[in-house]
Amino acid sequence: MKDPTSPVCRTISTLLSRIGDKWTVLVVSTLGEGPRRFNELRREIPSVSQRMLTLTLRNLERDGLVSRAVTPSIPPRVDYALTPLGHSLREPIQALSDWAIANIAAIHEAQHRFDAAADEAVAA
Amino acid sequence: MKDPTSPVCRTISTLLSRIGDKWTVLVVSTLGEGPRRFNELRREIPSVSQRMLTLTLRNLERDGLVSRAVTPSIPPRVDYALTPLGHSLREPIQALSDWAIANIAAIHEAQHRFDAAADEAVAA
DNA sequence: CGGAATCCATGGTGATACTG
DNA sequence: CAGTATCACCATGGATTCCG
Repeated sequence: MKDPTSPVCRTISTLLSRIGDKWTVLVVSTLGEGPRRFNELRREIPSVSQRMLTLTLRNLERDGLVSRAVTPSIPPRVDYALTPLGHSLREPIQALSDWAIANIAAIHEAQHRFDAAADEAVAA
Repeated sequence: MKDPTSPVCRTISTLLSRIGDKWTVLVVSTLGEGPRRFNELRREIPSVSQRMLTLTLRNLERDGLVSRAVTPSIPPRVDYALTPLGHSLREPIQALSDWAIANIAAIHEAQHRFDAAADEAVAA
């Protein structure tokens, strides 16, 4: 289980990388509220570039977490939504977010202590 | 809560980036079994470079998740261990790992479907 | 509207060599 | 043993432009 080359660990690692990237969680959490069109997502996540949103959605679609429905009208319309698999991911993500929120203060405090100690070391 | 510039979201995002990097989870999960010295960690995580292990441990220490105890003997000895905060992170991480393990098959299947569909599109 | 393609800057990462 | 320092590389991501 600790061998990083084992298939299980590689899969977990891949998943964590996907979770860890800047946009996946934002997209999943936004889509968690309901299906969205491409530019709706852009509006709700103003800091994401078009390129990164496209790539993020492609990856999520490839992993089977997000569905992509094209309506070939004019103008074209593309709806994204969470699949059941995507929805099921929201719980563990929520657990992680809850942990983060509960421990923001402790982490920031630790960081300040660490940085202060580092400065002190420089001064000495 | 969806504003990526809000302090809460930035903290979560930072945490997720830390979790998402290749080494943090491996280190935390290894240290979860008990304190380890620097080279013990290297041996248990063979794929990590010395540099990356150092950087990962520094970040974890700065965040207050890992403690670093130096024994200035000859040869020098440095012990790393999870702090209580670090231990508390193991639960949400475990939840995520459990999810990943439970859904490895579904994800791989989705990926193969996606790639097959992409190949088909190229062939057409 | 919903992309794809291209260019380019930045930084994360590894390999190597050196130090206390 | 436990690092630090330096370099070189390549993937990530932003900005811009073009297309169906």
